[in-house]
Amino acid sequence: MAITSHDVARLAGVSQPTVSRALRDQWGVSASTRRKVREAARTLGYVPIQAGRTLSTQTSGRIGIVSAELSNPFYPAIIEPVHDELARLGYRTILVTDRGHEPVELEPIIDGSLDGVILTTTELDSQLPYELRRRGVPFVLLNRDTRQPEYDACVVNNTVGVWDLAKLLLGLGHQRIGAIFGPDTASTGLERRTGFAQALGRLGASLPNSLTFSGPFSSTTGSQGFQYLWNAKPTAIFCANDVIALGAVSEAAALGVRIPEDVTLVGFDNIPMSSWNIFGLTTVGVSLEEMAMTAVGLLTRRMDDTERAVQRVTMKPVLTLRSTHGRPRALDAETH
Amino acid sequence: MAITSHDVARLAGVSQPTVSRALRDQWGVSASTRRKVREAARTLGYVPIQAGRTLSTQTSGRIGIVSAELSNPFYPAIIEPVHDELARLGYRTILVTDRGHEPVELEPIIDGSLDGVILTTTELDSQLPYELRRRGVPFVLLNRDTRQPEYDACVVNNTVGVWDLAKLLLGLGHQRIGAIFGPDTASTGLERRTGFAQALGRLGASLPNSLTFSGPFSSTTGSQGFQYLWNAKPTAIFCANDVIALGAVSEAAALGVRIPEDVTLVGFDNIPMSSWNIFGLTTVGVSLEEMAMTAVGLLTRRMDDTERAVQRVTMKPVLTLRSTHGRPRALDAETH
DNA sequence: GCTTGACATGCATACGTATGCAAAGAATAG
DNA sequence: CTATTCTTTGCATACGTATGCATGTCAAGC
Repeated sequence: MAITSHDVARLAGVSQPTVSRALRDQWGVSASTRRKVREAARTLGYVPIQAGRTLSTQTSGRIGIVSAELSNPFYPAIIEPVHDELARLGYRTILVTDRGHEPVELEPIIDGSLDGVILTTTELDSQLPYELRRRGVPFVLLNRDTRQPEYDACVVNNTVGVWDLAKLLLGLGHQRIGAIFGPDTASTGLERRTGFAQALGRLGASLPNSLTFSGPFSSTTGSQGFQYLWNAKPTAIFCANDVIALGAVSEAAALGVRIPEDVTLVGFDNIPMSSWNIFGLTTVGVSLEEMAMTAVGLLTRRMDDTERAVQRVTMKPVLTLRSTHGRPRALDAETH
Repeated sequence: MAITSHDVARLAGVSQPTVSRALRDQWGVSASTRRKVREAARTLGYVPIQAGRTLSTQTSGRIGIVSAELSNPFYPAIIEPVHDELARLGYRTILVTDRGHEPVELEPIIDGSLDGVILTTTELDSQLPYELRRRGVPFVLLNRDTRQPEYDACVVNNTVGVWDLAKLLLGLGHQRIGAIFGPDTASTGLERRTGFAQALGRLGASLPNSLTFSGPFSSTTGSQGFQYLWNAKPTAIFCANDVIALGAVSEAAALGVRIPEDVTLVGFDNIPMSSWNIFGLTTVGVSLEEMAMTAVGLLTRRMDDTERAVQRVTMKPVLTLRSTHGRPRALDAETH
């Protein structure tokens, strides 16, 4: 059905291998032959069949990115720059969805149709990295880490990030601080929880259990968490990521709670949506573009040399002050 | 490097074809042989190389979905149910990005690596459908249509949708109605623009040019459009899709304009984010799940029979009343 | 016991591209 | 004019899986 290199060869009056060489710009083909082949290929609208290429070269030019559901805005936000950077390098991006409640389907990753994989949903104890290494599939961890630092990875320094936020909140005069945490099964969840609690402690404050709530990294968690915590009347709430924070902001709006007048809310990640002016979320994070580029760089280097030493990059997040933070109401009244 | 069916054959003491047949559950393989092969495959961790399969069967089990940037929330919203439905049928989804300002890259679509394609970004005069038909690649139009109804498609009845919205706005007593339209190069943009203007006309109202704004289907358009229109003080604004409407709501919040007290805003599509309670957007639309299932159904039928008659489905949108609509302020005051 | 048939398995090959190697042809040097 | 080198091209084959066809085996029927 489809046009093959044999068809082009016949039309150009050359052999099939010559077609392959001519179109792939290899030396060893005369200018006139190349012109003939080019012309024939153009006439027929020839496009090389990818499967043939993959089988022959053992390389597909496809990179997989394992992400969670797209309805979680964090994932589109990280997939997009990864996709762009891969495209710049001539790779195509294949989406592999991780539903969370069941392990990622392994087959489409290790069936030879991917040259490499970027993992963005890794849980601390996930077997996937181990499995991929065992099978010789190059991969890199993006944003989330495993328990042991034994794989290529590009992650955020969560400890520094939550420290900055803790300092910000305390500096504004907040005493009664609540927190909506993510799952302890992910490095981001665990590190941000323990890091934030420790930071408060070191800075002379505390985080009572009654002022914490936990759930998956979803806007629903933010919404439920805000409902739950609001009864305990904190003056500020730390959210373990922006998606949770956006859910909390949204719930606050529904309850008629004003931000930042009635409560301060901060997030983590600095996803693009947080800058929408209806949210204006004060948050901390790294450039997702830079993170994507770094991760892609690590991956391509791993693909070039599977034996090279593990390389890990930890990016330092920076604080972005927008409009969801303010002084606690009591203090505010004092100064007037 | 990777394990092949030959390795499995050697270990199981059978021939390679027998491995293929045994693992593919074909008749003509004895129970004992099948058991041996299964065992050997499990031991070696054998996964069939996709390229070999594709080359041999001329089918990849991959479906492409052409969408715009994921930063536009409409696309994650439609990709997700399409992906789920395809997964249910055993297909994997490949994302193909349409950047809008340049034509979609054709090669990865027609290089034999896709069994079919779902187009969600088709412009009225796009050459892509023509090209795909010419090359025999099965496809279906989703949401957006071409100028002539010559391809399989699942679209929304935009005329009915905007009529319902026009009726709603006029019913609430709005007289001074503005609109933020999408691009005329897309069926959704054109139909919603002309449809809305006509509906107002038939219902005895009008839409002055000074109260309209146009731009791409992005939240930025909503934001800019709201800024622009707000000077002319409309009491209600129709937005050509939800993404625009969310941008407008967001901008209104930034300007301190209250919704629906100061202005009514309505959208079109009913994407999941519109139901976030910070937005609570009143809008009209079809179930994206249903739309996705319908489109996938059309596509698979086309793949089964490339000769079958063109089939087109038009879905009737329904109104979802949330909290961004209300009576105009003047009237509201009267009744008090 | 021989024939017939059903079933299980292997052989050969196709799918389309890329590449090592050999052969043929052209160009250069002596 | 011949010998040598370099360039261009084709032949053969590999990549891994799936399947038509032929062969082999075994059991049942007469």
